[in-house]
Amino acid sequence: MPGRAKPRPLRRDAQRNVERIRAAAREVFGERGLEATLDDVAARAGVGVGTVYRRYPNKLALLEDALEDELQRVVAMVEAAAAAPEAWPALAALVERFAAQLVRSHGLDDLLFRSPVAQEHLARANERIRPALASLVRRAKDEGELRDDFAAADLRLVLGMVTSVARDTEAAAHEVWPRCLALVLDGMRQRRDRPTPLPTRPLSDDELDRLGRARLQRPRRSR
Amino acid sequence: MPGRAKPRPLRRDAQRNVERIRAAAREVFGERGLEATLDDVAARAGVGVGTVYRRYPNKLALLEDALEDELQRVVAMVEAAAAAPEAWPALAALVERFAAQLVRSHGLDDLLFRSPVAQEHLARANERIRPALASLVRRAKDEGELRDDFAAADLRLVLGMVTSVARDTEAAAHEVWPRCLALVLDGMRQRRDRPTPLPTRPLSDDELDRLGRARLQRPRRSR
DNA sequence: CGCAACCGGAGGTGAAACCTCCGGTTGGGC
DNA sequence: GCCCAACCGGAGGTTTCACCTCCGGTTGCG
Repeated sequence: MPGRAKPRPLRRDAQRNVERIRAAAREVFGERGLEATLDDVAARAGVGVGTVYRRYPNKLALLEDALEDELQRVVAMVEAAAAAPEAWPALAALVERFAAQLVRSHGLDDLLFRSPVAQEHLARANERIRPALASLVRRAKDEGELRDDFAAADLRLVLGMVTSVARDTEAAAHEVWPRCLALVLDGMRQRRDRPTPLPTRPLSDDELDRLGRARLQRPRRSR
Repeated sequence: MPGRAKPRPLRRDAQRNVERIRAAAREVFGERGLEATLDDVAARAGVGVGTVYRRYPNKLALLEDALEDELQRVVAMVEAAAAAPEAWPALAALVERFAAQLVRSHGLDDLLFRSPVAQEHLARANERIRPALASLVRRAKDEGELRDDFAAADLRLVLGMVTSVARDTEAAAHEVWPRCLALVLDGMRQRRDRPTPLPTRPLSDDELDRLGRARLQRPRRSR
């Protein structure tokens, strides 16, 4: 495509403001997630709302841009875990660190799990995350540490459970979520005494994909 | 107090409407929880909004009135479990049924866990629920089935985790929450092989009380 | 038959989020 | 140093939505 718009460099003040906005976005979205307003971001950045809207067509565009690094770090984290020699400890640590990251950054949580549209590089991140998790799960089972009936798709639900507890409790009591996570991780471990099988089937990949989207559309008035 | 307002009986049409409203409220609040509108309830009842507001000063009053039976049934359920001969199976079944009830009735979930004010009879329900759960937990540990470091307050978090999964998944995939619950219940069981202790302390009663309230007040704009 | 009690639902009120617009400011090429 | 395109700020338009009020019309019942 020859007719691409030439990316003339920004004026120095404009450049400075873009950076302030990105930094502010990281903070504000981290604290409040998608619920934060571009007005909030502008205020935090010490900049007018108009300035924000001049650079980003809407909230989601800014969210994506501001959290791209975080997203990449998460992907790297997952792939690193998949490369570990012992799968189970790596998986357990991964879930803990993943959850910690989502708790720290509500924006990332929303981007990954509640984002209304399927962004391109989000899909690409998923393409790297899914197989890594699948192999980790596979290997952890082979080690005899992870229960046989656990499915990789369940990890999404585990993260959902833990972050929900974190959100529910963060105002009243910090740091109880690791306790809940520990409970769940213990439930994930294969037990040699008195095993009880999981009921029902796990989520299909298809259902997994629809989770975020379904969550966002308004449950509007029923006749 | 002598000057009490005499409760003159309602006109027949009024009485009929009150009943329709309560029935509609049970339905609508069950489906959508506190997020439902009194306008919704009125529409479902086939009645004008004004009629609803004439009987109930606000949404919460109607919610309380409509869900009183459900609340009592839950209390009874808890007390029945506490009276069971074997504590652990009773506890596990109780958590499952409690969760199922909360999933079925989002309104009850909101009333119990997200209600902005501490209603009188809600507090009274808690007075009956807490000791029953405490004794059940105590006994399940004595049986050697429940892990020693589990706290009664953790049950609140377990329910929170499970209902959050249920809410997240209900649009895309029904009935995965029992799977998650099973995972958690398995984590709650004492293990004789390779036990791992829970990190951090459990919630204090005080923090437990503050959970619902904290959740509701708006995280309004920062500076 | 008369009137107090009741009804419906249009619309007032307020809060909030998102984004636009334009008068004023400023960086940087010449 | 001058000038103007690029940029800035932020007041306010627009929309949406929930909550609740109000009043002209209807109805049960003594």
